[in-house]
Amino acid sequence: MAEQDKASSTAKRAAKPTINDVARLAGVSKKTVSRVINRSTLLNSETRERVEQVIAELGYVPNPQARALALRRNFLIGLIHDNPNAQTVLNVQQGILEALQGTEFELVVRPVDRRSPLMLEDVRAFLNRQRLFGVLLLPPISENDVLANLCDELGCRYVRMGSAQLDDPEHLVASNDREAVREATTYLVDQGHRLIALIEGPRGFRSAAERRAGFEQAIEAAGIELPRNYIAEGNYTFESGIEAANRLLDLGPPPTAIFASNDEMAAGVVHAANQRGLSVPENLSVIGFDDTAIAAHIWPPLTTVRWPIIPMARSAALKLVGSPGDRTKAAAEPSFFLSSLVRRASVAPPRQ
Amino acid sequence: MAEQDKASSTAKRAAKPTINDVARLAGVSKKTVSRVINRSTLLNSETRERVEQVIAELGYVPNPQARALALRRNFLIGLIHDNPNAQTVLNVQQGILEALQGTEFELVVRPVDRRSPLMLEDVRAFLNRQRLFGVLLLPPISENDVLANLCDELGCRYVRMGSAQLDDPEHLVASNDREAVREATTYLVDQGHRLIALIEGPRGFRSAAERRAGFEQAIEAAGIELPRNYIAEGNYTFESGIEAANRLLDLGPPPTAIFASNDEMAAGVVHAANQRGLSVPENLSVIGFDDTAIAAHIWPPLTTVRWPIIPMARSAALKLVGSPGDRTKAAAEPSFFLSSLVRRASVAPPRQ
DNA sequence: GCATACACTGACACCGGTTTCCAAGTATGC
DNA sequence: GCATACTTGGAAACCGGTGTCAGTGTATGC
Repeated sequence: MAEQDKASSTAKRAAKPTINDVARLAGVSKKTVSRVINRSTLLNSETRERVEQVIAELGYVPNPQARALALRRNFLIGLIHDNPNAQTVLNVQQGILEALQGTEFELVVRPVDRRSPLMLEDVRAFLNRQRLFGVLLLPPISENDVLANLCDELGCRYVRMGSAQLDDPEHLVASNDREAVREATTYLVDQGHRLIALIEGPRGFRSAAERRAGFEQAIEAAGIELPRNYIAEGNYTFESGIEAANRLLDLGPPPTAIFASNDEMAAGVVHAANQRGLSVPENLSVIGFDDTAIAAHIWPPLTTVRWPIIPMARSAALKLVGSPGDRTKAAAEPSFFLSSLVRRASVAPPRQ
Repeated sequence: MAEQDKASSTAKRAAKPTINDVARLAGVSKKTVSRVINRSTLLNSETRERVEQVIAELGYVPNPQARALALRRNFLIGLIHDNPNAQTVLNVQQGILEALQGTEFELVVRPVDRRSPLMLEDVRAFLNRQRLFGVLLLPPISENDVLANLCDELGCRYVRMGSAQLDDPEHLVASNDREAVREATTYLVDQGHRLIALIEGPRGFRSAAERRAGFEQAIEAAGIELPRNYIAEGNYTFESGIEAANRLLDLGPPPTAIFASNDEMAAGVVHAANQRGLSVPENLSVIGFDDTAIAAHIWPPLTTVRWPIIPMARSAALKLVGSPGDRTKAAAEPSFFLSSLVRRASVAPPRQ
């Protein structure tokens, strides 16, 4: 790094060495340099060393745009999501970036609006414009089969994250939501609760259905009769958690425990309870799902199901780009993750 | 290079029309098509119409990789950040994407670790590899002058978001943190508080210094003597808010109101108060800063300073890429935003 | 009527890589 | 010793756009 003065920035850019510079200084052809970069085996080790030395001296970095053009694919991974939870999205981004660390891939984010009629056209334009290497689909939009088919149709690799048998293993990273919710609900039963309500996610989503199924299995296994109106619907937002909780707590008899299908809604339940002068967990036990930051940050700290979203995202990204140096290893990436109960302070035996 | 992709997907990609196809069908040269795409004025309107029609028929979309190569710059905006707050980061992403809507630009995210000694080298490698159109720097890392200089040195445009006179207007989008904090603190004084403590951000950050200055100005203006130990340091995380609150509440006399320099820490204060059996706002008033989702979602809802981060991010992105069609308008983008107090339920007059 | 200016268009080189194809050099088989 | 196979390296085409510059056709000036 020689002195870098305030020369015009164009000059600095122009000074960037290209493959031609490397070839000239090493006394070989472009193609030979290209072989070195791409680790071709058809190369004399002596030649390789010489080229590598020149590359190091010049600080040469291949131009990704040129490679992208020649290879007919770029090195961008898209993250398409409509998840309302900021912490979840950021965790996913973190997991993906961990997997992409040290590779030439970059992460491009693309939030979408599930309810917009233009959503599919937006994504189509996006995929058509940028010829992404591949995309990652985050729940809940990952459950949209039309979207997945669109990716396929446009020749774009994809991996979906989800909670059920959404797709082939090649295209899916999943977790055992049903079992985890069953475990959490059973925990409430074991604490002595009989009046247990559920706030589920929006109808029509498999993740919501999976969690509901786990809940119902646990209730049934305990021999408890579940009133129809003990199942309320939310949309994974804090506000919907408040509303659902108010509906449930207005019932007679009101539940002594509520399982909410994510932490945001669980936080809403705690909020609604506080507003009514009910204390958690003395008057009402609450369990959430996800174990995002909010779970530990509200009072009382929330008992919740830890959804291993970061490892899942990492795995999904690896599935997309393959392990460095070995494309085939990608398929061997684990695609099933276990969620587990985290016991904090929002559950207690019911008052009697 | 084992087996090739499925023929189908290759065929689909290959079927994509190029500028040559358009030129041939329209009976003009590549260059003319290029002129149509780039809205050159030196064009017969008849020719333009014919070309546009062919483009529409073919569904032609220019290949960004090829353009990036020819123009020597790509259409990627980088977001470099180390902000610990997920909601803030996501809001920023949203604001940027709003500004990029309808353009050919995409957003690439790049979280960094401020404390890592490799941080600067990481960023250098990132900028050298991808030749980004420009980058956006989010606080607190946006206050790092070395980083900004690095961007400049590598010929990469940048805009910093921050709270003070960090840089030239061309490179800065700022907010009036000092005045907003003064207003919030004055509100506490007006409620009758005299024992008011501050939890500030990490020393060495201008944003932290600005907020502290606003706090001290208000205290002084009220003629209150501020004990040295009424200023505690946090690092913007929830946990540091708990710790700082505990230190403050152990003092004699303990404060009756605490201003925390962000919502996360304010939530930590509420958390710590609850743990001690203190009720907010009856026993302790709390004000936060940012107005992220957590502020409305904890109990009681937090009185806080709304930091207009989404418009700020939008403005920063526009400053970087320029308004569509008019590059000069970019400089005219407002670069100063007003924060304002949002009154919720975490403040009450002190008990006496 | 002719020179000049101007508007529009196309041929061609170029961005920085990869790929194809071929030639030269070397090792091996008979 | 010669034919053949295998290694290694280079020339040129190509990916899909943009910049330069020259050429054509029309309007204007005198």
